[in-house]
Amino acid sequence: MRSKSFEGMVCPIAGALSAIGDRWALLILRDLLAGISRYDDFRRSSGVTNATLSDRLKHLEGAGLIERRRYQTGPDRYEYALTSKGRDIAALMPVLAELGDRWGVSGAAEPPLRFVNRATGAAVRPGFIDQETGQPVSAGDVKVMEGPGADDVTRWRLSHRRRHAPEEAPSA
Amino acid sequence: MRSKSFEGMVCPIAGALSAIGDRWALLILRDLLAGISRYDDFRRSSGVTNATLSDRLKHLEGAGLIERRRYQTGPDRYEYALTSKGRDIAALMPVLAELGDRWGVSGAAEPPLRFVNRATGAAVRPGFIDQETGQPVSAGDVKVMEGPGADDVTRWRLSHRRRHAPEEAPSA
DNA sequence: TATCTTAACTCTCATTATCAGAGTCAAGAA
DNA sequence: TTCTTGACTCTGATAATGAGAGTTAAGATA
Repeated sequence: MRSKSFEGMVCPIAGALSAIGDRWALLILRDLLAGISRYDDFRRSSGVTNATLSDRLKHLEGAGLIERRRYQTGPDRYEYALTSKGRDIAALMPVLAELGDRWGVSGAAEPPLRFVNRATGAAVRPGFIDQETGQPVSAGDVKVMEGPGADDVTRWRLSHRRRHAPEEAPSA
Repeated sequence: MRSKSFEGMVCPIAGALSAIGDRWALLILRDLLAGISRYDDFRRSSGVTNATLSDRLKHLEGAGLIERRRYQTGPDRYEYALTSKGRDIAALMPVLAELGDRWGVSGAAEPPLRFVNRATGAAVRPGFIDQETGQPVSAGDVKVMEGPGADDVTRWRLSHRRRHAPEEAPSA
């Protein structure tokens, strides 16, 4: 419905993007993680328009990432909360934030956000963890491969690795 | 230009989303990371339409995430490659992929993609690393706080923490 | 009693973006 | 001479977006 298919694609990345919706939805999720829960506060926070906000909230609810609940009757008033499924996107925010800071597009000279260890207050950064050693792995040492659920398109996509790139270092 | 402002927001997340563009752009970046570099291959990979693909490639080039280069003259033919800046989004893919798998929206019963340690072949997962201890931190122990570059809106946003949520466990 | 405010929306209308598909262009192959 | 490849641009119909006005119900204010 919203823009083109994305339906029928065998790809967890496309699937996740589809469930999320679009950039406005991501800002709404950011706001929810920051503690915002009410319609007008979402508006104030991001400047999203009524039509878009209303639509995205419904989409996120339909995707099971948020739920709408009444917090007052007569005038009924509703607020929104992340479901446990929705809380999963917390993993995405530090990564996006780090990209924004690195690329110098955060709108400020220094990082507007800090992610810390709740227990110690130490800075925390997104990274990768080796599931066998439990130790961090540097980003450069992470490789994508087809998984058990890969289909032909996925395999075709991944088969482009060194095909048209004789100038790339042919390591590993 | 594309949709509304996002300009002037002090938020690294909004900034990163703005630089990336939209979901189609993310699929293009995914494809580039998979090794795809040519126009028609992007089309085949995601089914994106000409107008959209053409526009997104220009946007990504304008954002400095990819570069267009001629690989043949007379008929001039071009291909696209990630810049070093563009390669940063590699950090995002495993996170999105994990969300897609977890949410059951990958389009397959099992994960279509696997991220592994290039050296050992061991599975690798996105996570968080404590910058003081160098050790992994569980997602639940990560907290967002305002950083040195926070503005009033950012502080206001983060101030909603426990305001309208007496039912949430008031821990930490 | 009459207005005002809050909160969560819906409606309208003008502007943009997107989809699907056809067309372009140059060179080498059939 | 026609066909194919590859990287696009153009077109016309449909859908999404942005800006802003309107709605609704209750309690506060005057």
